[in-house]
Amino acid sequence: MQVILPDGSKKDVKDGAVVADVAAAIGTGLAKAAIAGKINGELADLTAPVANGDKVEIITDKSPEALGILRHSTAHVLAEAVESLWPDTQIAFGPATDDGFYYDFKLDHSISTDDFPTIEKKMSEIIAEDKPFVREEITRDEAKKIFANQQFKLEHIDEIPADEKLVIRRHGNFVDLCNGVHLPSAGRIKAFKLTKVAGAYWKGDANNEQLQRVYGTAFFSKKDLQQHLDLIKEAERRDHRKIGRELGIFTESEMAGAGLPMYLPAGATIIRLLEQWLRAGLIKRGYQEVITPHIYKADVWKTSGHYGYYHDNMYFFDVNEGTKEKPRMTEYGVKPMNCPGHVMLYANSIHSYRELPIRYFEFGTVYRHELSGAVHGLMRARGFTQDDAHIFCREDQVVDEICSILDLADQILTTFGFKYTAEISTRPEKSIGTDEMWTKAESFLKQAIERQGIPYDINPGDGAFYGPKIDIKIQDAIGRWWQCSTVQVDFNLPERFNITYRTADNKEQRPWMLHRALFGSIERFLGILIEQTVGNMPLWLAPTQVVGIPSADRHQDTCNQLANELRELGGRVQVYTQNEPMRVKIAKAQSMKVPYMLVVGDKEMGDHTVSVRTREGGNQGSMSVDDFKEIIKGATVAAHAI
RNA sequence: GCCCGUGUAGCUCAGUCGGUAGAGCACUUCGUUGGUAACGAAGAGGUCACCGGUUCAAAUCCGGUCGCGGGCUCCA
Repeated sequence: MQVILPDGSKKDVKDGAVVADVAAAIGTGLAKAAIAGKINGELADLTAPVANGDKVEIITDKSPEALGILRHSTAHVLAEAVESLWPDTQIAFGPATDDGFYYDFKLDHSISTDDFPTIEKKMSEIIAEDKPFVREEITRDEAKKIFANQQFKLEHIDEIPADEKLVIRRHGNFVDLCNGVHLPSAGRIKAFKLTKVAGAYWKGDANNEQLQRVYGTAFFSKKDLQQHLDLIKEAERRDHRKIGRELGIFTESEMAGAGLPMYLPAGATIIRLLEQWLRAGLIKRGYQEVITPHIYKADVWKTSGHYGYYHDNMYFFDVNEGTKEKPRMTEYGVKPMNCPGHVMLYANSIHSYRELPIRYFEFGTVYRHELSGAVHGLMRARGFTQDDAHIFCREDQVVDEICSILDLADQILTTFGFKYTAEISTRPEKSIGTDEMWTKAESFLKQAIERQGIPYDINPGDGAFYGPKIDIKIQDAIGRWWQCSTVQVDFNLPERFNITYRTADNKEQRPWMLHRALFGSIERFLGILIEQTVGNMPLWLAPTQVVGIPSADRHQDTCNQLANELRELGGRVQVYTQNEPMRVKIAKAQSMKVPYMLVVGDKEMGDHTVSVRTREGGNQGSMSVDDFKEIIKGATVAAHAI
């Protein structure tokens, strides 16, 4: 019989051949390198049979799918080791992840990193035996016998549809219910390492029991593993919490409370610059700035629905509005979002269809009582500022509005060099509104994102309870994705606050309400920006743009005067007057990631020049003061250019 | 909130078998007046997160609380 290779050519193989035979027929080198295959596009073991006319591709350790197969196989070895060390172990699931694998267990012994050497040793022994991973199809009854002591596997068996085959995977004495593709044998695992242990809920549901999850990673060579470990080290160097401390951007105080970062001058400067930059761009695009209170009476939150739905995530407090003798307590809540305020502003007057769209924006600081385990530096804080906007418009305007939001988001993210992913989140189970509204809104989001040519995924059931949304995510230094820009349709608040506009035939009509943020949270955006730039802010955003370095004390006056002239042009300048050698001052300015260092000495005083040193390029030689002023003027212009 | 880890000077970290606290950077003072990435000397700085227990004796061992880190869940 014949199979078809990826290049379209045909290859003769004997009847009853398996994937490994196809590899051997192509060449002995490939037969050795092969770890799995693809039959008609589906991943398959080397032992999987092929049929006449099948398209067959051979997977080697260079193939993009290879690491996943390796890591999933290593997860099996991990489970085998844990089960042999602690025989009471109940095994759950053990998939490959983006950069490794994990396996979830339930056992009496509490696994800690101290156990890793023991487990790793056992795994090495198993790998050294180089036993094959054997695939078997079995019946339901057989499966229930084999996994009689494995509660999670039994539960899983009952969830597999009756018409689906049950597949087990044997490796020595270890057996797992698993239909994945594996290495031919464990000896192919050349480098692995257990990395961390964590708690994880069975099936990802916090109501279920918590299992012990062991994470690890694996590679085809020790060199690749080392490279991976070096990358993690590099990422730690970029951690925004570390750089934030070193550059005086923000600090956190145990006394103040978790998740409440405080901004030092450098951080406040960057945040205000980002706001000012975006504000200019929004006004240019027809947005109007508004300001709403940080706290409201609880009635607002009862009307909006937050009082019922999100009570535990909000900060509420009582105030005595009577006297000591005759107290009259009123409950207030700190805003976790700006929407109700903007809706109330809209409701302040009667609107005509001619006015729409109305675009209100606010740099609104909100407070959310996030779970203690969720807070993370600037990325997930309990107090943060959204670059929030709400757009009230007619149905025929919705798609255009979403398009211009996506366009602006793209401009912002590419200005800073971020790569992003987009996803549309659709109707969740617990939600309000009619099917018709949801279908229409979801289709508007799709039309807009497709018109903008932005690739996207669908995230089914992950929308907000009040409407579908587009989320745009960017990555931090260690590869975690964070939501930044978002466009959401809101069916809830227009109803609850009963807002309307007057149509051409003078009827009351409910406007569409879009909620949108571009940075998302300014602080989170700053955090990711720090990790991406390693603290080297572009000139227009650098908290200190220029450090003046008097060569000796007698040059201080000239240096201060120069600094003042640059400040007149909007420059942010410091003069280092401390009693230290010049090279020390340069080292300090350099470590503070200041873009320009200007040395002023006898020569410069004489001919009205500065000796310029850049953060990236070192000593640039001398430049006239007027020429340098142009650089600062340029940065001041850039700070408004979006 | 849950699981594992962790907490020593402002920062980065030593501290052995339980024997009474250390370094570098930063800070202060004095000296030095410099030419492109780290001067010299002196000084100051700690309730070893907090509370309790074991012990003649606790930074060290045990229990609890809080904070922090990484996951999980959550992220309107």
